[in-house]
Amino acid sequence: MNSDASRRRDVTVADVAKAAQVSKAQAARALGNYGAVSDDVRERVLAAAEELEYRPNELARSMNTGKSHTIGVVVGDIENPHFGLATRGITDTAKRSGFNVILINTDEDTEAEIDAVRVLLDKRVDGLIVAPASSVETQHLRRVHESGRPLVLLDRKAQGLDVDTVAVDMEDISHESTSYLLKTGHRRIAFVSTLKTAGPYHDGMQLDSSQISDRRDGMKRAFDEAGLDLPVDLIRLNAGADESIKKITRELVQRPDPATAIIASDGLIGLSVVEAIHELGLSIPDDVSFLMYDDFAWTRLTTPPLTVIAQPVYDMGVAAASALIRQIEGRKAPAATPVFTAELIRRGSVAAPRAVSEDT
Amino acid sequence: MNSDASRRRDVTVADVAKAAQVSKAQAARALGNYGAVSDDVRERVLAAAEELEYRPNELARSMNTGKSHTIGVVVGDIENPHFGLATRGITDTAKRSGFNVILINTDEDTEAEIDAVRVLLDKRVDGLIVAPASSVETQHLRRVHESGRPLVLLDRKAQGLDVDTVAVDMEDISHESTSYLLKTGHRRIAFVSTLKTAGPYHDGMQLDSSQISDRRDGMKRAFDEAGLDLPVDLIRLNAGADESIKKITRELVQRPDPATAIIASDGLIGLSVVEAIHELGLSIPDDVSFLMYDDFAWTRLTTPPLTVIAQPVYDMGVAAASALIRQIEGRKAPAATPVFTAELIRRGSVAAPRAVSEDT
DNA sequence: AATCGATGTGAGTCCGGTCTCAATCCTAGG
DNA sequence: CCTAGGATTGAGACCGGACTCACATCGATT
Repeated sequence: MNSDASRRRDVTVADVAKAAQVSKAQAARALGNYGAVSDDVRERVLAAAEELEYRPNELARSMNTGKSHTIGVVVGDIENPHFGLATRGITDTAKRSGFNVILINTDEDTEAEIDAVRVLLDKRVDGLIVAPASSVETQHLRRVHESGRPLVLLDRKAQGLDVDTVAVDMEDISHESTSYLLKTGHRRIAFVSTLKTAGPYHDGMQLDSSQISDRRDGMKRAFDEAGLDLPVDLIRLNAGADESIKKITRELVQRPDPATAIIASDGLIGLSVVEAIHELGLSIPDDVSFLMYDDFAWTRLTTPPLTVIAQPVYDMGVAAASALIRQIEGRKAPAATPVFTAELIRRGSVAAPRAVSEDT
Repeated sequence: MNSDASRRRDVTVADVAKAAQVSKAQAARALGNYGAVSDDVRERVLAAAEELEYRPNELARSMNTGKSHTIGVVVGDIENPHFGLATRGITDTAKRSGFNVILINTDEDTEAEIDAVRVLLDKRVDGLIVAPASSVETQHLRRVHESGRPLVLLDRKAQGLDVDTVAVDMEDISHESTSYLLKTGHRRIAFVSTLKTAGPYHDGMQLDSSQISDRRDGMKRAFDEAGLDLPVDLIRLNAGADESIKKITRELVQRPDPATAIIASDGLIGLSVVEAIHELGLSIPDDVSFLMYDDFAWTRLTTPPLTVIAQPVYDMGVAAASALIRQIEGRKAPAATPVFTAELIRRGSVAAPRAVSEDT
């Protein structure tokens, strides 16, 4: 049985050294490929190692090199393909440079994030990539940065934290998209996000997520330029999950002064919004126009195909990992993290509102 | 600047001990919450630790406890929502038991998988969850098992490896689905998979993936029961990625004796197949019926909604993690990993073929 | 007052590597 | 034949905790 095997201690350099009849130091040198070792010794050691199936204990190695060749990645939800793809970009890049990835999910909860960061630090990861749940509560991230541990932010900025941040300019694309909707004739434009806030949205409200905040600003600028007021009553935060989002959607399109266009803050939300609209027997874009962030492949398959805001998610993951590894390896050249821009892809889910609403 | 801070050595028990004016051993006991420590000492140590912002080095801790509280997860592709969701189930469960997850992607490549397993073992993870790329090349997994490291397989079985395996009975659901298509009138049923093989499919071919192999067997059984031959020429492996899948799809529906129904082996493949059909101007299910594995949310939004085979992916992730942790914690009770079953969800993408094909 | 078991406590070892340092070998130059 | 300088080599320290062991301390027993 393997009960013996399972009990068997791991083979160590000392074991190899003994088998090869050399000192532990020599064996370590031959194995670690450093220092001076005669051909004779090297051969004997390598042969012994092979024979004993020696495998170095990376933990021990990390302990005195101080490098774990591991990076920590903290995201809100890997289940969301947005993060799935970004994570893919990160792991691919990490692997290429010999790094591994410890992944932690926070469910977009700051407490969980603080915990995640602590755990990762305790495990002595070489660096961290974090998609911060909040752009305001960032003391834990600041602490990481101040302790000198390499840190890169993904997707969202953190207030007053000057670290490499890989994100697209949301204000800009939001402005562009909103302008597009306005030009198409929409005035009652809704925005649905799962961002958790203390209460319902009100004018000029401070939003904890830079991403959402920037999108709001972009919308507002577009409305301002058109000489119109941003319809505050159609900005819906705290959207929650599936059923909750559907409820909000129904309310938005069935209220007295209904939304004629809905912007979903991400692909998961978009899914529920579209489904709710279908369930009401309404048609996109005849009854309601729809636009969402994240260009998932399936958005091309719906009827009509959805107009979306595409972000180079995979590339952003790659960039985040590259920037982090650059920091870890101490190459000073900041190599300016590339600027990423989102793109409005007009497919079929936006059209002029049924009857151009007369001014209120 | 923080160049000072970054250079600063981490605070260790020794530092705390000195600050608290006690021996290192006492400090360690107070901090680690073990052994006997007087209230007085405990207080001083804890205060000093707080003051110095002491954080235990988990690496060092792991070194002599032998436990890293980390499990390794090896999947084919996290970008695939199937694995994304399973991973979510794993990480959620792991976190609940105090374990972290190191994630490695293999791109369904056995070489990469072997490497991944080795790396994880070197890092001394407490256990492994692997979705094996091949059910045949499994020496590396066998080695893991024989070395006594806890191991759980996900999604696919491994030939001759008797370890906990969390998977659904593919033969059965494949049989059910195929029977359904046959009953609906289809005879020319195609199956598209990305499984890599040496050459094109031929009768009785040995397939490296238990998952695909079982599906083939289920199809075959359904055909057998109907007294028909499995249309070997419509079994397409090595489907590759997007464009390649589309090409195969076009060939399948445009060939002289075309497929009247297509089964996609997973959601990613399904996406490309459906898009290719759309691009040809053909309609589902009027021109071609379609059925796919994986019940992604978006399948409800297409026109028509897609008929799919739903697998309890999240729960399977949870079960895999639970089983692994059970092994790690040495609780002997095998607690029989629950049996998972897939479910055929009939939506709108399957209908009778346009003209029931006369027997050949 | 002498004894005993239950804490408290500090010195030191160990985990499995890396790395410093002094000692030993060798070989070419003088 | 002798010696300087580089190549080898082994002993042992060290990384940062966990844990063993021997040595106090102290109130409770008798």
